[in-house]
Amino acid sequence: MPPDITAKQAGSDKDLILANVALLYYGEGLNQSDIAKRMDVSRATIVNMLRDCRDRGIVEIRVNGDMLSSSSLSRDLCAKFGLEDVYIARSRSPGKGKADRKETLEQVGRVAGMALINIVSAGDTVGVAWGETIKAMCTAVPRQPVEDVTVCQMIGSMVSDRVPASEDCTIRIANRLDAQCYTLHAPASLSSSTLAAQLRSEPMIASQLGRLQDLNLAVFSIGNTDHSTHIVSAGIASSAELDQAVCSGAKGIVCCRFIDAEGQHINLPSDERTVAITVAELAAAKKKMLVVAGEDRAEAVLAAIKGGLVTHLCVDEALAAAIVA
Amino acid sequence: MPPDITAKQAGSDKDLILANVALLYYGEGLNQSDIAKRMDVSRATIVNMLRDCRDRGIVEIRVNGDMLSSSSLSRDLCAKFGLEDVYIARSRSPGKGKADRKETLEQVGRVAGMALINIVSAGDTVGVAWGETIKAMCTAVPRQPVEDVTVCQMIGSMVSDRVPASEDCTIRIANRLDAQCYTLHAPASLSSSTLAAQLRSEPMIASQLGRLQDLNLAVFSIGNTDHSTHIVSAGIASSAELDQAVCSGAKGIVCCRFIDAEGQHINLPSDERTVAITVAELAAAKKKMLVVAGEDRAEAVLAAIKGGLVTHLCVDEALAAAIVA
DNA sequence: CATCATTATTGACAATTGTAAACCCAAAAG
DNA sequence: CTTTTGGGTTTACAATTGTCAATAATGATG
Repeated sequence: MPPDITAKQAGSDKDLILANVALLYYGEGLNQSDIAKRMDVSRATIVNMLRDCRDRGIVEIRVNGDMLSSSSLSRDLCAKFGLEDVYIARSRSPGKGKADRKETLEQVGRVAGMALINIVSAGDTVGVAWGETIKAMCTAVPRQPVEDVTVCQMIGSMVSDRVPASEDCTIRIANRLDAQCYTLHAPASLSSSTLAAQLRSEPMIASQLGRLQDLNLAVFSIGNTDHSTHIVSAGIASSAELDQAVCSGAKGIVCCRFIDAEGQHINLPSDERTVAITVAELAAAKKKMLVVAGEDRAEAVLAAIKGGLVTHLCVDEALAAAIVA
Repeated sequence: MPPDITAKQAGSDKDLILANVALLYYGEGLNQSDIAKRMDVSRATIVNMLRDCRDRGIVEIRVNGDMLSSSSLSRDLCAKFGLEDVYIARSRSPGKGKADRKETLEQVGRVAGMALINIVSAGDTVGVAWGETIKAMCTAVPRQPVEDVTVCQMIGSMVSDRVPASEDCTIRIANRLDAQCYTLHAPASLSSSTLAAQLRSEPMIASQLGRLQDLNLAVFSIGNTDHSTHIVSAGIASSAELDQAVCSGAKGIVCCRFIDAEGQHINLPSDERTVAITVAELAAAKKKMLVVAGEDRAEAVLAAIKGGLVTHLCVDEALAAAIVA
């Protein structure tokens, strides 16, 4: 046979076999041995084919996200705070075992990943924050193209040992949705407010920031003011500023900005040195998806809700319970 | 706790757990034992939960139908006959083993089921024939709602030992697509042409037949004139009429009507006694999906293609090979 | 409050599936 | 012509998953 003619299509001919095997296995429910007998190969080959099918997207396994927001607990939260949807992660039988933070975080991330594709719709401009929670989420967003979506980074970049490259979250999410991607080519926090102001008015940065004024969906997390190490070490605020913020009633940190118990922005010197979406802009987004893990953030989440910064919520079960109480 | 409040939502609370388990298993790739440990239940319970997830549609496993129409063989067929897409079923290593007809039929059915949801688009009016091939297909159509679809039965009903209730195919397909469903409340074949004519002009039947004049998609199979038993026993044509048709050059039977080698309708007395879409109406449909299994139908399929009755084709590999040759 | 019916859970076992090292074979390189 | 390399396949074994009958929990009913 002439290899030049079939060469280009050789991969596709294999795909035909793969897809047919997938249909027999997943569609018909035959077992691998029977398929192997039919196809006259060893069962191991079928195993390999099926793995290929999954790897190459010929079969796709997806979880229906709706079920994550239809429990009575989530409805209680919706009703109590006027939220549109509350997605709840439950990775461990409550009470049993130590609720490992990493474990909880990952499960909230997975739930948020599912939730995201439920919430985003065609034509949306989506703002994405970063942080360990958002990071956990973005690895779990299923690959599902959505028409005409734009994804923007809401907070400037930053190197941190706890969180990998900040743009990474934005890029990953954009990839999964087949969306246009705009990263923010600036540090989140600068050493001088003058420099930050100059940077913000640089055409390139300015246009990126401009997009954040009209978001259809903002995806972000919230930190509380207790575990100060992260905030200070990341250079978002100095230790003194943090103290000052707490004295002024700061209950949470959203996109590098402090908010009080009512969810109102607390203006601090550090705001001037920051390149990120403002609280007002965040509040202006049509849909606001807050993703948080850990009971200890209940106060911060409540503050954000009161301030009208949340329409959709993704939390673990313990945090959800803490918020209703 | 008050059971009346939570009663309505009890099912949903279980769903939350199911979805979270599904996420851990299918999303994260944890094994059942680890999940069982986390949730503090036995592994068997996790097995049951995962089965529930699949049964209740919380997880969905789908095969990408595109791969079934991207082989070199299918492209050859497209190019040679100007078809839009050719989906190929390959259930058995070619040459090896007896190509069990039942097996082939089922695989073609599965492939056609996948193909259908690829081909149907929002707003379509879909005509569905019936027969053993279409029957095999309709059980394999994945559940996937499509906006604003109407499904119509193209051939009147009939009792047959080989094929279950004729409406069944139409109804099933409509269900899987969440579509409006119109069955044809008349026998496919009547004893007198007068009665058939009267029936066709009954308002209720007439409106059903009217819908068949403007189909966006027709899904049907084709029989050859060899295996006469089926045609005669089903009362579509008498033995004498069949002989007459074959003498006139009939090469295939489509929706109870005979066509010649060029795909042209052969008018016979039996046509007058039939309640079904006409060949002309079939030809007028925008998309025409022919589903056939078995090498021996190559001639019939070729006839249908020549007559412009086919835009999309679903066949087994052996038949595909026979057609190109 | 006991009883029956129904449903969910479990442990023990059987079946299926995944893995890894060995093997084959063809094409590219020495 | 031999060696090497890389893909794909296989065999034998290990791990995971599915099943089923027994048991517990639930909850409706007399």
